[in-house]
Amino acid sequence: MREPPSSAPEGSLIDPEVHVESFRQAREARRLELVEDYVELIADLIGDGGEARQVDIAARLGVAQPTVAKMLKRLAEDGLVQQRPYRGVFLTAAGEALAAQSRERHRIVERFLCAVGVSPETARRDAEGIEHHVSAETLDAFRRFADGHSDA
Amino acid sequence: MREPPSSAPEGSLIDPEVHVESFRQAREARRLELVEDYVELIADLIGDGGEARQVDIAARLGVAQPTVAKMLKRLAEDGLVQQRPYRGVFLTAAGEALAAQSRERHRIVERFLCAVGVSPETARRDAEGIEHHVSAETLDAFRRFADGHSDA
DNA sequence: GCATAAGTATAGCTATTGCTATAACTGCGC
DNA sequence: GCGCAGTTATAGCAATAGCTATACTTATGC
Ligand SMILES: [Mn+2]
Ligand SMILES: [Mn+2]
Ligand SMILES: [Mn+2]
Ligand SMILES: [Mn+2]
Repeated sequence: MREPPSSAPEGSLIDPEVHVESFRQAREARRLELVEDYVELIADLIGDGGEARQVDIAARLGVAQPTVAKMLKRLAEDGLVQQRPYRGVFLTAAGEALAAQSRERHRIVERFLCAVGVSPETARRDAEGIEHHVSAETLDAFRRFADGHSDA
Repeated sequence: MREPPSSAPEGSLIDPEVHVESFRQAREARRLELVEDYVELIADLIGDGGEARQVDIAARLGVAQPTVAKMLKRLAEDGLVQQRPYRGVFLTAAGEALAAQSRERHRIVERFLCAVGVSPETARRDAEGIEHHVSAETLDAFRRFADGHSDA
């Protein structure tokens, strides 16, 4: 930490200021993961059955219902959902927009993994985590690749 | 939640028991992210300068030094590192093993992203988050693809 | 219309991951 | 050998994300 950038050529380490950017980006993505998964799931549940209820969200996410209740409160505070007490939860315009974007990115990542030779089951599972860390540039590359490798 | 698997064909939703597996896997990966990043970084710092000091770890991760101190205590409890007070931190055999595995996976993911057309800078940044969600099967696919697309 | 089941809300707990402020220690320079 | 800069340790706080237990509300069957 006390030498100019070009004096220690021994290891595999890059410049600290550059290195830290990657970790910051990953932390920011991790911070948004849950929110993205929630609005995407809520949109899917509403599209599937007309309503998104806490118990169904909890069952799909694999968490307890009070955990969902608390998160929905936060999403409501953030203006992404609107909940009517003892009725379901609905997406605001902002929530719809984030859900659409998240769903599209999710779909592209999963399709790309399949295109590169991963089995559908593994692609489904890995995509659930990978999606949140895929930047716009990488998403473009994934889309191009998948498009070029579909038999349509 | 009260109907047999094949009765509501309207939406894009898969079986809840299948769906939940993806979310559980992503949560588990998220739980291990920090640990993997720490041991990998510690291994790199030791390889580069012979020692891993809290201030350097903190600077690379972009967090405060007490945050690193607390995490190192946890890693020591978990048997991954050994710290000597006011000296640096060192990896145990278990820590070395996890570091080697994490670094290799990280390297493959980054190389793969480049091979698929992502710029080196974006590949570096996205790989920092993506790596933790890549299963063994997907890693194999990435490795195969990158090997087939290197000009060596 | 009432009992009961299903769903939701709330309280209170824990663990994790971050922070700032400050104290304590080590190693060097002189 | 002492002082001081650098490093590490510790205390205390906050936000997030999970849990169980329990109370409350709604919907449904009869
Ligand atoms: Mn998703
Ligand atoms: Mn996801
Ligand atoms: Mn890594
Ligand atoms: Mn990482």
